[in-house]
Amino acid sequence: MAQKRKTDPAGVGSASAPVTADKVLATAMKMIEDDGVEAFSMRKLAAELGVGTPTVYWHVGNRDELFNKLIEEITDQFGRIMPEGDTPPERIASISNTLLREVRSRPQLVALSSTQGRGEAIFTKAQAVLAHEVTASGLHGEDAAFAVATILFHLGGFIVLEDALSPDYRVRGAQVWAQRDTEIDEAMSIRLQQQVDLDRIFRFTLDAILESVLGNQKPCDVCGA
Amino acid sequence: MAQKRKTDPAGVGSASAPVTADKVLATAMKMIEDDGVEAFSMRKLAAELGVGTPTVYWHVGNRDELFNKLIEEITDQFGRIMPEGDTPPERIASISNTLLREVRSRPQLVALSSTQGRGEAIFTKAQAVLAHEVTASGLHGEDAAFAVATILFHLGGFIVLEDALSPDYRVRGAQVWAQRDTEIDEAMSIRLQQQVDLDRIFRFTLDAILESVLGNQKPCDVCGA
DNA sequence: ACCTGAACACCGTTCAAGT
DNA sequence: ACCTGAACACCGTTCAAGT
Repeated sequence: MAQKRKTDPAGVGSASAPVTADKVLATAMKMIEDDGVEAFSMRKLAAELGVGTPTVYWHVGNRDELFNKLIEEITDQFGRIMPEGDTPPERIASISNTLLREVRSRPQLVALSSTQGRGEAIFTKAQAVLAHEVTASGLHGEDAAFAVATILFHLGGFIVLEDALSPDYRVRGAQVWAQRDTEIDEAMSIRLQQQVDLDRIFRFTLDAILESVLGNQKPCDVCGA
Repeated sequence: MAQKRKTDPAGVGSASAPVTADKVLATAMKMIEDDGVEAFSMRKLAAELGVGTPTVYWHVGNRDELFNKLIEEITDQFGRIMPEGDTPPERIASISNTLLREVRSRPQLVALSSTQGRGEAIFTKAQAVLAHEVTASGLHGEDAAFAVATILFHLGGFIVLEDALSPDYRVRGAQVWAQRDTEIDEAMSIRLQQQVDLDRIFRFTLDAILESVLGNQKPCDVCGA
């Protein structure tokens, strides 16, 4: 964004910069991190690199290919997830929370994979670790696979929706509150129109899934069994 | 798409078509239904209507305003949801399933509200009905509001993620299956690489939420309480 | 009040041509 | 192998001008 000079865009003092595919990807990534996906264009990228537009195409292909490469790069950069906790539910929750944190620290990934129709890119990295942990909890075969898929979908759905929410909704809560006729108490109505505690919803749903999917690993509340 | 003639684009036999705001919205909606949001452009819309591009702007404002109007129009068209079933969980599940079906029958809405950053538009129509039903189940105040938000987020997250998934993932399942070292049984691995049963995941998670949120309305499995 | 031609400032992508 | 100028076929948006 800042520099427009044609020569030496990297700040390297040497001769005319040798543009590589990696350089192109890195620059594109930085531009998207700074100004978002919508502001990005192939022409701006070329300008930032100090080369003609066709050069970009020569190195990384077209827009779609470039974006897909970026998605892979980001998911690869995700750390090896180390589950913490003693019980399987704790360890699985730990995986989910870690990935949620990592994805949130790279908001571009969500926007990127949404525009590319590759929403599953968000949770691919958690799959293997999760599968391992689910197996350790005593599930096998189809049951285990279903448990993994359910947890991943909760994670992915939450992330994508959170990204898609309007800023208005995030700070103001549910605005459209039709049908005054139905008997809803005041406290509830007020709460609904306030800011939503996204993290609490995430953890609560995850707990509900885990309790349901891992069977009765927890004692029954009523009978104390 | 088909007709390109400048006069009488509506097929009405009378004089030069009187373009109204409603007419513009309807035509835009049809174009998006037929060819998707990505293929849509203000210029194509004008051409389809048989008018100059500025005319479209005069009637419905710019692209963003047009899209937001379309989102509101679609959500308004959602039928009044009539919950079915005898118990609160059944009735709440009925609401969720109905809305999921209605949203799926209008895939443009999801794409539209995603591009506009208005993801909550997907579930706004279900809010009131859901709040009523949750209240009927015995929850009040903050608890009830939290339950509503949790159910809505599950619904919205699922829909947005489903829309964002790559066709590849939908038919082939989890491709990237790293870390062969971890002990995962064969049956599980095979299952994970097959097509995911989205609807089953949706229902299962919803049930888990309901069970957790509505308290012990169901007998305990172990002790039979 | 409603509509137009023409322009401005952008896009993604390709192609022949250069070194 | 790497890079360019120039073009093609698009965009969204606006503005002065018409009726």
